[in-house]
Amino acid sequence: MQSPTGVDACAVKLVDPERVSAVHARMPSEQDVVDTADVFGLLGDPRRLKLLVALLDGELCVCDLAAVTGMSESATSHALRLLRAHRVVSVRRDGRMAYYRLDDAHVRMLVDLAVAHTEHTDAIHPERSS
Amino acid sequence: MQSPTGVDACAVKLVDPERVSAVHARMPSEQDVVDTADVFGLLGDPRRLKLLVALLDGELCVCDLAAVTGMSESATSHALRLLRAHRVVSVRRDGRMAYYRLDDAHVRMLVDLAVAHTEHTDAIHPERSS
DNA sequence: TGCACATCTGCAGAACTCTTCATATGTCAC
DNA sequence: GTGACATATGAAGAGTTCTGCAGATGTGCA
Repeated sequence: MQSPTGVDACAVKLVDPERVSAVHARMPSEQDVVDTADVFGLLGDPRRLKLLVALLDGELCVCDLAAVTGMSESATSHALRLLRAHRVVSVRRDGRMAYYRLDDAHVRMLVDLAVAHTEHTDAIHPERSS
Repeated sequence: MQSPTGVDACAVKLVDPERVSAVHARMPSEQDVVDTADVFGLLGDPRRLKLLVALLDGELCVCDLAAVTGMSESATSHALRLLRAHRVVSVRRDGRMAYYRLDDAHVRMLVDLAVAHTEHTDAIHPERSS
């Protein structure tokens, strides 16, 4: 037997306990982490991301969004519903048309940054991105 | 029969054809969208996000990362493997220890922004974020 | 050499997400 | 009112992802 407390070794003998508690203190609450991951998760689907990129310039109707992104109208509507549920986009109805707009400043910034980064990366590695 | 081309009506009669083609022209390539969504997808899991937040300040070993995030060491290792495969983190080995660091400037920026936004949101709505 | 340890990997069940089809709702034109 | 249309919704199947367990790898120490 080496150390009496050796059972849960790694939980007790941390390599750098000070850093661990400092980092732990800086860590956002569980709820905040989950909410943030949620937002990133919404951007983590190519089709939703395309929709959001399309909406960067202003509002578009479902029909046009489907055309721009190459998605079926049903798939477009489903995706928009999810985005709407998370308050990322908002709708304006005019007769039987529904015009969607990007309505979350933080998400807009993230999408903008991502597009800019893509273009920048392409400029450096034209044959391959990321 | 109404219109001879009425079959794929919505693909033909767009509401705002000019905007549609302008937005379509601005849209990044399919590959770029998929790559970008991939990165967001990595950030879309609370556990991976926690790991990345923990790594903002500098390198940590698997053991300490597990302690900070409250994950099992196995789960930590699995998550780090994914992040490693996408070049988001890199490893430095020292004997039997493995020290991970956040090695992607773009991801670092995204995580930084997200944490800052979380804190900002908390300041406005202390009882509820997002 | 042999044991302890930190980390890594393969696997399998559970859980979740996406996509499509079929149908529903509400609006407009006649 | 009727029919065409834009959008929304429900449900099911396919596919993917997550999680924990069990065992593998490689290092250090006696």
